[in-house]
Amino acid sequence: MNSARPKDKTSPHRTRIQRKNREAILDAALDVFSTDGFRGATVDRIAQAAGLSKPNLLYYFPSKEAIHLALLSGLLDRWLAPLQALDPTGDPVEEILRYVRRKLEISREMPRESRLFANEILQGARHLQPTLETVLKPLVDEQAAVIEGWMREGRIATLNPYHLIFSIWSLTQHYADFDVQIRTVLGEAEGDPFPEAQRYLVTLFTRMLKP
Amino acid sequence: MNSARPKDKTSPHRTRIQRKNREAILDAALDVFSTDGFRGATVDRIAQAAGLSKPNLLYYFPSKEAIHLALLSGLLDRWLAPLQALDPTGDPVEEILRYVRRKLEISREMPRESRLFANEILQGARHLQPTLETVLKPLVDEQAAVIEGWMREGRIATLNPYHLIFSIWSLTQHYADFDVQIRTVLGEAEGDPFPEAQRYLVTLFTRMLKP
DNA sequence: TGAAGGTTTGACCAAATGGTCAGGATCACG
DNA sequence: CGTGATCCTGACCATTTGGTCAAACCTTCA
Repeated sequence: MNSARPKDKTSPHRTRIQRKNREAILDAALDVFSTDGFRGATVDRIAQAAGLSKPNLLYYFPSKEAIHLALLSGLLDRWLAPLQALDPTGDPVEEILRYVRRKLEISREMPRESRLFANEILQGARHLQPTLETVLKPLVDEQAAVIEGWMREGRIATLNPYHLIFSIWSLTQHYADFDVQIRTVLGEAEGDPFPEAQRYLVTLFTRMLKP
Repeated sequence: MNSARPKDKTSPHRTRIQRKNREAILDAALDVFSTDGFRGATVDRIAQAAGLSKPNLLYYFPSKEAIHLALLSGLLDRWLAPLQALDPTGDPVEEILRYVRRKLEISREMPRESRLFANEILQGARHLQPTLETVLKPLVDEQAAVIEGWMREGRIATLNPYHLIFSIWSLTQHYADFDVQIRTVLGEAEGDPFPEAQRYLVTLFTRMLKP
C-alpha cells in the first residue's frame, strides 16, 4: 500500500527524520494555533511554517485536529507540574511565592503555550474540558486543601484557597496572554516588563498572605 | 442602481428595520466572534445566528471585517469608562475598590465582550493596536499618575501603579475569560462564582493597599 | 547493488468561505 | 392606490480549505 502513515505515532521507534519533522510541525503549529486559534489556523500555514508541503505534513499527522490535540495533551502536564510541587511541610509563604515565580517564568519562557491554552479555554475548552475535569480539578482540590491547612494553622492569612489559586494563574498568565497590551501601555522603550512584574507580584502576595 | 447599501452606516437616520437588523447582527456577531475568534468566525454562522440570509447581512455591513470593527470600536470606550471615573479627591482605597467591583461586574454582565477583547489582544491586537496606543496608553498614564500621587501622600501602600492596574484587569477579566475553567474547578454544584470572587478581590486589594 | 520500506510531491477533489448581482418583495408615504 | 426607496433572496463566483492518492523519490541495510 502506498502513502502509508508512519506505523505508530505513539511508538518510540521513530526514524531520525520522523522525529525531526514531527518536532518541526509541532513547533510551527504552536506558532500558528496560538496566534490564530484552532479554527483560524490553516494546515497550509502550519506546513509552510514547518518547511513542509501540506501532503507531507498530513503524512505525519492524520488531520489538523490531531496536531492540535498533540499540542494540548502535552501541555497540561507541564502546566501543572509546578502546582504539584507545593510542599505541605515547607514554609507556606515561601512555597506559594515559589509557585508564583515559577509560573511567571513559564509565562516568559513559553508564551505561545500560554496563549494556546488561553485560546482553548476562551473558546469554551471544546477539546480540553474532559481533561480539566479529570486532571485539573482533583489536583486543585488537593492543593487547595494544603493551603487551607496552612490557614487553619494560622501560618498565612485566611483567604478562599481556590480563588487564591485562580489569582495566581490569572496574574502570571496575564503577562504572556496580554503581552501586546502590556508592552503598549508601558511603551516599547521600557524594555522587558517581567523583572518588574516579578517584584510586583512578590510584594503583592507577601502582603496578602502575611498572617 | 440595485442592491445599494444603506445610505450611511453612521448616520442617525435609520429605518426601524435597519436599527433592528443592525442590532441583531452585532449581537449575533458578538456571540460568534467571541467564541471562535475573527478568523474562525464565518459570515454564514453570524447571519444564521442573526436570523438573516448571508446576502441580507452583507446588505447591512460591507464585509465580515466591518462587523468586527464595529464591535471593537464600540467596546474600548465602555471598557475604559470605569477607569476614567477614578476620583483623585476621593478615598484612595475606596476608589480603587470601586473600580475593582465595577470591573468585576462588567465581567459578569458582559462576558462576551470581555472574551472578544481577550481574543483580539491574544491574537496580537491586529485591529486594536492603534487604538491602544492613542486611547488606552494616555488614559493609563494619567490614572497611574493619580495612584502614584496617593502613594506619595502615604495614603496607600507603595506599589508599581502600572502593574497595579494590570493586576486589576487581569484578576477581574479572568472571571469572564476563563469562566469554563473556573466553573470546572469549582464544580458546577457551586453555583455562581462571582459573589465569592468579589469578596476575595475586595479582601485582596484592601490588604495590599493598606499603607 | 538492489530490494524493501520510509518519505515527499503534484495533481486533484469536495466542501466551505467571503462576497456579488439582478431582480423580486415589501414598505413608507403622498 | 401607486411609486420610489428600502429590504431581501436565489443563484452564482472565485478562492481557500482540509484532505486524498498514485507515483516518484530517498534511505537503509542485507
